[in-house]
Amino acid sequence: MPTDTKERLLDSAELLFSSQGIANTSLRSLTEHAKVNLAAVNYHFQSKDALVQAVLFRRMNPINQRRLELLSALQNPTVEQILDAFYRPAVEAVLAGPEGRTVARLIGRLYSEPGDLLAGQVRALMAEVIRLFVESIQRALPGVPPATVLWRLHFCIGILAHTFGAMQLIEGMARGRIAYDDPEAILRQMITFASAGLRAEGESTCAAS
Amino acid sequence: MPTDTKERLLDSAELLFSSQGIANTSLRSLTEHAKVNLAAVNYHFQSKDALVQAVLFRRMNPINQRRLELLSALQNPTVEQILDAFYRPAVEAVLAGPEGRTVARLIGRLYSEPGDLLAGQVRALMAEVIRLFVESIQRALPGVPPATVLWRLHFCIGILAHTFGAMQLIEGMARGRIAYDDPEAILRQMITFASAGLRAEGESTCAAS
DNA sequence: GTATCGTTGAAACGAACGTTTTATTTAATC
DNA sequence: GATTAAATAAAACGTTCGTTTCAACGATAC
Repeated sequence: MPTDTKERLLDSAELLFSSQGIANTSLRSLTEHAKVNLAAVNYHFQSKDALVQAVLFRRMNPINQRRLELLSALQNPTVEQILDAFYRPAVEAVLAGPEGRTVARLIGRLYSEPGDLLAGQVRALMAEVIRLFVESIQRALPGVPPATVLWRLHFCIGILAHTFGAMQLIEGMARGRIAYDDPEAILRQMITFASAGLRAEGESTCAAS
Repeated sequence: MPTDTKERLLDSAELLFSSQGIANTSLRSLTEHAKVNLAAVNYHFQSKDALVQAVLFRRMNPINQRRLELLSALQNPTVEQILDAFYRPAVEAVLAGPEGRTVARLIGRLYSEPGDLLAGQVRALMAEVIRLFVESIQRALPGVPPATVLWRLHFCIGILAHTFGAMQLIEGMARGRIAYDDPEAILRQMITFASAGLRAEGESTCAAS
């Protein structure tokens, strides 16, 4: 239970944005949920948009920083190791606390949010990370054409985003047959699938224009 | 150029919803774009929510119907054939016309939309399709545990959703190195990657609770 | 020609939105 | 204890939203 207003706003915003969407969450319901005065949003942050940005950056920045740390610690890594460096910070951050699932949908939806002012900054925040991971994968798989590497990292990101964004979908399919609270099991499933996809043969012809 | 009001509304709604998001698109800007009176939305459809549902179903129903057709036409199919039956209707519908890319983001975001009234119906619409494809994949890969099959179909859906939802992301990465207007090339990339992931070994232990 | 039904046009409704303003409270400094 | 600055509270701002109302229009059937 956070004690100060700013944190309470961030926590409530995270919860409500991810469960109802950003545009569907009013500052009135948000401040009511946070037990905070309505004007607090525009006092501590300048606007609702700035609050949205703060909510996202609070979670994404540590994840991306950790990704780069893990990646740079590897020497001649396998694709499994590269994927672990990419997936693990997100999976662990999301499933760490009880609020994790809340963060998950938020992150998962980041990649496909409409062309808001927000999207631009999120993409800029991801661009550097993606660039470095593309290079690393290309080095690990010199036989795969560059364009195909791009496609396949794109797919890897989709796996992560969809795993976070549509948890309830797979849970509905599984009906208890899947353990969603074990980060290692989820990581193993994702890395096993994605590494096999990255290594796949048969698309050696570059589909460049 | 559609001539009647109802179609003009559906087309404009499809365009604006996918580019700006549903909540961020007002009926005023929508009817202005469609060159239609404001009251037309509540006359032809009952509400904005019903319009949203109509927009989605107009695209999703033919795709899902075609998926089931293609799947049922296969006998003892390979995973490549199953994935083709799942991916092809969506890819071809999305890239068919000039408005295809517009539809893409809309479909891509369906899977991770917040818990609206909309999401429930979309999920119900997808549930039957998913169930049949799970069965088919399980039959093609008897060695893979059922829980793992669920995870991996989940990943396959994520690949599709993210390919549609975040096209501009990969295009920004690729800078012209990728041909996004060739359905067959996209299908090949997706199927090559996903089929290798589906067949992957190493996750034989079921992560059931 | 007149009545009828489906459709469109223009205006208005009440509600909810993000934001701003003005007071009041709280806490630290001298 | 008075002074100052930061934080909270309460109220109002103007705007925009989805929806409704009611009048006008156009075609078809009598």
